[in-house]
Amino acid sequence: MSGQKRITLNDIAVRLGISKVAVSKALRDHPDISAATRTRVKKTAESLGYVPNYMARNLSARKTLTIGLVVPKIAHHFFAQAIEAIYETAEESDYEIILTVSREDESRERRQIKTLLSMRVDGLLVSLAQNTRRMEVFKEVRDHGLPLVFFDRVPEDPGYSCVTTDDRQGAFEAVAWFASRGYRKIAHIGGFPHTSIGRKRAWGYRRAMEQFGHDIPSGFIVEGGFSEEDGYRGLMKIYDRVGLPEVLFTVTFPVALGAVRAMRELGKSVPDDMQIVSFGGSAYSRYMKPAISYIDQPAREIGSAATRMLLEEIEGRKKSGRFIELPGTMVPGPATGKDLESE
Amino acid sequence: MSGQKRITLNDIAVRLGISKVAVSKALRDHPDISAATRTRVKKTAESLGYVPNYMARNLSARKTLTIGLVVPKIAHHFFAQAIEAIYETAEESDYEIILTVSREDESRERRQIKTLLSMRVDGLLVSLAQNTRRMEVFKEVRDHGLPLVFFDRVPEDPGYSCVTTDDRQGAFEAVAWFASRGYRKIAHIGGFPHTSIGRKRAWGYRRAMEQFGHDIPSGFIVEGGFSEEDGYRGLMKIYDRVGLPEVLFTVTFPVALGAVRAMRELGKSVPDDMQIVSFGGSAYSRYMKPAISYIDQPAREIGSAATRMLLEEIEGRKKSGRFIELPGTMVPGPATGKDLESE
DNA sequence: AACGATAACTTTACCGGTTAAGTTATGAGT
DNA sequence: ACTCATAACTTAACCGGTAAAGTTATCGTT
Repeated sequence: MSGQKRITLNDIAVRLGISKVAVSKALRDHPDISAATRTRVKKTAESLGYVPNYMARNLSARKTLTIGLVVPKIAHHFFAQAIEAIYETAEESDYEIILTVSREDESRERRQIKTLLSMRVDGLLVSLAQNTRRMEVFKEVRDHGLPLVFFDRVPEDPGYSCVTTDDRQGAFEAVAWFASRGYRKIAHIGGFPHTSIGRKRAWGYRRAMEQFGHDIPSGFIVEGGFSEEDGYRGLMKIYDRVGLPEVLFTVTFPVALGAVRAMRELGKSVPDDMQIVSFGGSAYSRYMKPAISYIDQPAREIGSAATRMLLEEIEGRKKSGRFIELPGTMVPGPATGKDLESE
Repeated sequence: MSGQKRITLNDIAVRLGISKVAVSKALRDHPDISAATRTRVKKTAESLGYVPNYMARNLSARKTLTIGLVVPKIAHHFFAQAIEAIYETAEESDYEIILTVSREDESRERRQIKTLLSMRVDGLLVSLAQNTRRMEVFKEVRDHGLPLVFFDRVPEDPGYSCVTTDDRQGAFEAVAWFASRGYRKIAHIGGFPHTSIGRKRAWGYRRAMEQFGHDIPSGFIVEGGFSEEDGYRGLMKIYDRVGLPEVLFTVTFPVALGAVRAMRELGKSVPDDMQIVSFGGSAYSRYMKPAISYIDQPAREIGSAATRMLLEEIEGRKKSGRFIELPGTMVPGPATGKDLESE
């Protein structure tokens, strides 16, 4: 069923009555080979439909020109964008990408890293699963001297190369935007406190509140996950405990969607009864109803910056351990309430 | 910079004073090896951090347990979903996926197919770029007996295995939904007529109009691409020629977004002045404003069906050339205009 | 006690390339 | 005429595995 066997260097060599090494060299434009032979070889290679064997080539060569990429999911605006940028940036340097999807599962993530190592990738680009705690695999990778760059979901441990959104700046900006416009009751549905984004975004929230002299009543911060469900439960909890705030700052976009659903169930309106700002939006956020504001994460920039950083480490041009934070931008939804007059 | 060299079978063999073949067999639980040796081998392999070399393994074995996947883009709801399903389905059968992104470019697509062939993938899953005309590469692949399944963006030529949305049914349903509710002036912004989706969706549109006895005035159908820009230009053209229809059926979701933008510029309202139905939506369509209706494409189903079909062909259980069309479902936006009373 | 079967390895060969180390004919230099 | 460099190949060796074909020591038979 699996068809004729593929053409090899040897097939070409036999047909032309020369050695397979000569063929190999001819195809790679090695100076050892005469122009005449080179042409003959290339011509017959073409006509026989020769396709070099990636495995064989990389088994003898030391580099594979391949990068391993591990992400928690892809059907998510941020990741889809970042991945696309990574592919494009890698292509510019003639690197292949091998993408695996951990589906937010720590053990699957670990298996996939192993697989990528077995493929002898020249470097790894990783965005951690939500619940990843054990960093042994990555320590191994690092100790082995294999270039490794994390992006967006980066580890706690220092020493790794990372590229992320500036969570503190973004969260601060989101909250400050409203605080500076007279809103005082601003609540926050945060992520897991054991993740860096969870903590840093909460930090930015607290910092902005503090800076504008607003205190944070207990019950104004709810911690949880990053999903729609967490947003739904989060808002319900806030509502139960302290009623509706004026503004809700959510740790992710799905969390905001969950909050929207909760609002709908409560018979309340967004943005009239409460405004929502989320960290991260979607491609269609500006078409969305109800309109929510969001911090736009520089997904493509993060993807390409991480890739460039990795390539620099692969080529030995830079040492690992660098940490880059790229700024997000506030995208306000249509103004309402206190801002109505300014619209 | 690139770290210590990796551990090989031989390293383990030397350390234990046995042959590398024994080690290889031990790791694969070959009956030749005694339980004692097997344990010793596995233990030292573990402690040395041995990771088998994928290249070497697949060079000697005939199967790579790897599938090549080529898509035009990934930062698009449909593809992100389909890809995710493909990864999940492949994983169930222990297959790896190597994904490449053609970025809607025919020659890049061709190069990527070559790369995947050089990686000796066991099969190919392809969604064609918009402008792909030359099918020679695929003919070669097929002639070589390498399993190949197209999904969503499938070729014109018969004989290939394909999985798509039932474009005719979906388009028909979208238009019929409105036609059956009394709307008569229904226009269509279509895709390129040389693509199957362009033609089939237009066919469904025509068929529904015909079935409900509505004629299609000239100027009601505009052909173009599948992008936002095409939607913008398309609606502008329709408006110039024949004014605003009651309903607009667009060939894709981005085209609908472009039409929305055009409507905004014209100072018209969606859905009050004109309703929009698109073929395909986005994850957030239901939160979107202005609300448009859409045919929901079974992205995940298409992805997993295509993968299963490919696996069946790889394992020789089925012959190639099958064609599966999965039905889409109409997701109406909030009712307006003629339907207001029924809300 | 000689014999075939079996367990548990080892040796050899090969997958399809690449690199390093020969080999040979030709032409230049002196 | 003789040496030497060079062009254009060829042969050998290796990358890290797997598969097939030996090799022994041990053991149950008859």
